[in-house]
Amino acid sequence: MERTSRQRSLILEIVRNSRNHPTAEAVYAEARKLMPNISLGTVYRNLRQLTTAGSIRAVSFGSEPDRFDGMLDAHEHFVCLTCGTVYDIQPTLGHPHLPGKTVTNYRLDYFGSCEACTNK
Amino acid sequence: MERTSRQRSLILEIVRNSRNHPTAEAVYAEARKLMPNISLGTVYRNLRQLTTAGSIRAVSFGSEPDRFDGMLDAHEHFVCLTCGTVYDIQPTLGHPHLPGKTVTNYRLDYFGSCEACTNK
DNA sequence: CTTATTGCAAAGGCTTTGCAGGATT
DNA sequence: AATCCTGCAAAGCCTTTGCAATAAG
Repeated sequence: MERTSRQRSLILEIVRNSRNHPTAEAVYAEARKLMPNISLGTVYRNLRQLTTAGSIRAVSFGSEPDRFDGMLDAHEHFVCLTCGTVYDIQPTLGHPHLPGKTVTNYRLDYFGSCEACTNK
Repeated sequence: MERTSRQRSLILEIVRNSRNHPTAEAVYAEARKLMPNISLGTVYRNLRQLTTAGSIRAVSFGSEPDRFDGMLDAHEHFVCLTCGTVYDIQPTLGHPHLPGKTVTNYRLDYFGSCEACTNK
């Protein structure tokens, strides 16, 4: 089964404490500050493993590199098209129903301009 | 400026007539039936060009290869997690408002099981 | 004629993987 | 002791790009 490792714990902590929805590369950069020998492959392996295990979530917007999210409660995203920040949003949609289909979950992303960028 | 070419018109037609939200590879396979010498690079170039021009749209689910969509009216998607089919859905969400943010558009994907797959 | 577009192949970005050594239970 | 995990480097997948030749306006 699964074993814990210093690397895996560190990666999990980084994703959890991050509000940036970081990419693998960003997690790697952060991890190297505390563990300079950690390899990029290990970061990818663990992000994948943690995602499969359900400890974090993978989100991707358009065709940019995958981002990771330590926030597990149901939530939506708002992407500012000016500064690129991804904000977590409280669920605005109830439990969805579609005729003839069984909906188990959904994903809702809003796009636009955030407060800071609008006031410029 | 832009010039039309037999390749570009064919690619546009394929995406428009397709209900599968095809990948570049799928468009390429289809295009080769009518134009056996067309190259994959040309398919990618034109899909990108048509997307930028607003003639088609790029959609991507998770980290699979990009898919393309010739349906330009506002709509949402339902992805069947069993058979992988992507269905177009009439908009269920009105014009969204979020406090402090300017929302210009949104993307809503439902996930679950389609009618055919549920009845198995 | 001018220059956007093509086919081809090579290169690029992001991610996964094989391996031998090291770490965890 | 058994085996999961790591670092490293090579490979993989999807996509883009440089080039000389071709085709569109």
